[in-house]
Amino acid sequence: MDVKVIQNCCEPVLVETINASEADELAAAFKVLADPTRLRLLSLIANSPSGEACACDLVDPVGKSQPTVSHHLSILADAGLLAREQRGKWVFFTLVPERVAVLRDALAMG
Amino acid sequence: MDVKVIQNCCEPVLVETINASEADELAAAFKVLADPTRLRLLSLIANSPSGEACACDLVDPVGKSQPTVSHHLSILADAGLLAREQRGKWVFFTLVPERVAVLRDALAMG
DNA sequence: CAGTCATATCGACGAGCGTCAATATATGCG
DNA sequence: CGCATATATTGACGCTCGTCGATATGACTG
Repeated sequence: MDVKVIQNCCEPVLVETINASEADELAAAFKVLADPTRLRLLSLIANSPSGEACACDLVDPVGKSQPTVSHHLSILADAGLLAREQRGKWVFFTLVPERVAVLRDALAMG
Repeated sequence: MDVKVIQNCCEPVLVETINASEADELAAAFKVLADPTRLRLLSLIANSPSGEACACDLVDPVGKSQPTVSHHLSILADAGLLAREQRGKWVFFTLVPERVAVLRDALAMG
């Protein structure tokens, strides 16, 4: 919570809540959400009645090539937002709500 | 809320919650948060005791050049996350909590 | 084992973005 | 007016990223 006193144009104020490395981490997390294709993938999976979705079912709705969808799913899984489970020939993805909650809580400044 | 039926490898599922344009909008909003410098600026302003901060006081803590800070503040203001108010020679920025809440609510999938 | 289907990886291209130095604009002061 | 200060704009550079086609890996089937 390191807090510093800095001289400004009017009067000294207390500042600094998140440091540089915390900001880097958070920014990287939000960067994962900063792509429409990834948001649609998250939405598709989150709203699937079974709570999971196979990668093969996500290519068409998203309207991107299979390699692109695979790429985005990897990014989402690496970020911890999706859990990956291989079942035979198929790969199923599930939302990780706790991880989503971390980002939601980071926006608790208002 | 347009819902479509799509044939998958196992059985038909109901999918599609956010459409392409909604995803574009949301992604653009998250893209604004996907930068460490902008996050630190938001944090500095949000945690300022007066609730506002003058641009001149944000350059040093952030450790970037004045044009860079000005650039990021413009992006945050254009995104509606910051309110801009000119007072004499200085420009003061305030957090717009309602706008932050919009993004927080978008993460209500968990 | 050969073939098929699902997924992942590779390589390349183009667009977008963060950053800075230099400069412009604008506001206040003497 | 002329100078100092605060902020915005411009132009350029380098890097990252989303996308695709081609191809590789891997898993089941007959």
